[in-house]
Amino acid sequence: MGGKKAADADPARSLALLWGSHSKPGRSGLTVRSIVLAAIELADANGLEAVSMRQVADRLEVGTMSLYTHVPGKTELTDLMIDTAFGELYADVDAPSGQPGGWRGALEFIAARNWDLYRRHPWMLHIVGGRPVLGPNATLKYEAELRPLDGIGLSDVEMDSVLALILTHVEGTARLQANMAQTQQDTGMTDAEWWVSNAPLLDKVVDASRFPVASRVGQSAGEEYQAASSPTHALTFGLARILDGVADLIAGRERP
Amino acid sequence: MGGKKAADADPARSLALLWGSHSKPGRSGLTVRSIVLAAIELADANGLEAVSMRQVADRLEVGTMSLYTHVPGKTELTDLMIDTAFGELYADVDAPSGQPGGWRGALEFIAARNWDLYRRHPWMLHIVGGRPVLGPNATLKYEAELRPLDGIGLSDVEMDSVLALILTHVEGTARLQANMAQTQQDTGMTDAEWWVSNAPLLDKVVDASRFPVASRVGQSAGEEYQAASSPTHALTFGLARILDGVADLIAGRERP
DNA sequence: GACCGTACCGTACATCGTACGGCTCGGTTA
DNA sequence: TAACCGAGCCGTACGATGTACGGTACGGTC
Repeated sequence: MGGKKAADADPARSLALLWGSHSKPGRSGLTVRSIVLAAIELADANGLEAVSMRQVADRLEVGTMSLYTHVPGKTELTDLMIDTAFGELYADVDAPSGQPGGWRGALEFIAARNWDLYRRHPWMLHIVGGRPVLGPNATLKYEAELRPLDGIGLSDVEMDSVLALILTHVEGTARLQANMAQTQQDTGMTDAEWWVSNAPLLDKVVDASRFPVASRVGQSAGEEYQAASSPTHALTFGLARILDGVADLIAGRERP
Repeated sequence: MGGKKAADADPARSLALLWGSHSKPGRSGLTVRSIVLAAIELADANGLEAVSMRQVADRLEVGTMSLYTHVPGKTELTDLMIDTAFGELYADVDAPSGQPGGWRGALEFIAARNWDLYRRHPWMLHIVGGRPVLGPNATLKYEAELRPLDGIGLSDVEMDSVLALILTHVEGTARLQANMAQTQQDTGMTDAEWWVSNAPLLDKVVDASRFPVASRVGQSAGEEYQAASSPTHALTFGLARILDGVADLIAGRERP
């Protein structure tokens, strides 16, 4: 980097870019949209760190600096990538509300959709987003995910809190999943392989007398998952607990 | 980077480094420990991206490449940073179990301790850790945090799952907190300032007819937090729901 | 046919992790 | 004492990165 991490000093510029109408391509066919799509393809295929201005430009067969005509900088590009990816989620705004099982079914659907999104685009988890993106698709997502929580006895702030809780949980377990997959690919070693190769080493170094519970539970979990942890199990187990807790909250609101 | 992100092809090397006894300093006083401490100081003060081999070496008044005599590479260094930071948590292994309020009080204590840790060392949230660190302090932490869950009717795997759920939640909300603080510092703009400067822009672009619930709830939450979200509120609200859900699980185990 | 704004892009700079090869010591042996 | 050797230390170099800056070349309007 040249200097600081300036972030965008001008939020209006970002907003205009996010909500702005599609501009006409210039003489080399370059568009904001084409740049964003190329960046997403790169990130999907090779991970976020493969998305450099040079790589994106190469893919578009264009000079590196030409990108800066359409996009102020890389942070704005990643913002655009995120909002564009969110666009895949809800073609029908009322899809979550239409799920069977009331609010609980809807939240399970929302969790699953977000989980799938992170599976398709793991790079979304590695972007350090200062503030929320506030693009059109992010707003649509917010609307779609709030609707099934409307009118079931929660206050506005509680609706937002419940949704945030679910999304934080999904994001956390998805991050675990993505990191494990990434590492598996980098090292060329399966988690199971890693586990069996590290278990004896660990046993030698962790004595069961000093760490009785940890060694017992770690052993059980390790055998259960054939790894240090299981993201999918963490997702469903955690979601079940959270939804039970939310049910308690709603029941409390119903009978005050 | 020169080539790939090789990660550590040899896990045994990392383990030896983590559990290895302290080595004697050479003729310039350089030690694994001194390197790790310098790196942590840098990260605490200036963020994770300020931790470069050159910066660490400069702080120790030593040539850059001298670090590689003691530490195989940067990934191993960050592993060591993490395990060292974990060492701050539980001087007394039985501290969590000693909390009032049974398992629930203990879990609240654990959540708070981890939250504080991330406040002190926000860089821990930005390290992309492929696999868990498995150092001595990480193991101690695992033991200390599992003990209050032992013997209350949960299976081994359930104990691990409950703990992971709590920790994922804390990490998620702490990441939110850290990102917001970071951005606030980078842009020199308070979240409140950002909110009041973006609210009118957003109103102009998000029409309440297309996004009725989102605009209403977003407005309420924004006014409540004077920001897009409130990490501390998310922490306590989410923790309460989760603990309620865990209570349900335990109750179900008690009366089958 | 002249002009001009905009799209495009080549070069340069500071920064990164680390491979490689050389230097300089402290301690052991002949 | 002299020779030697391994380990600690480090200077240089390479290929990356984001982007500031200044230049080129083109499409559309008079």
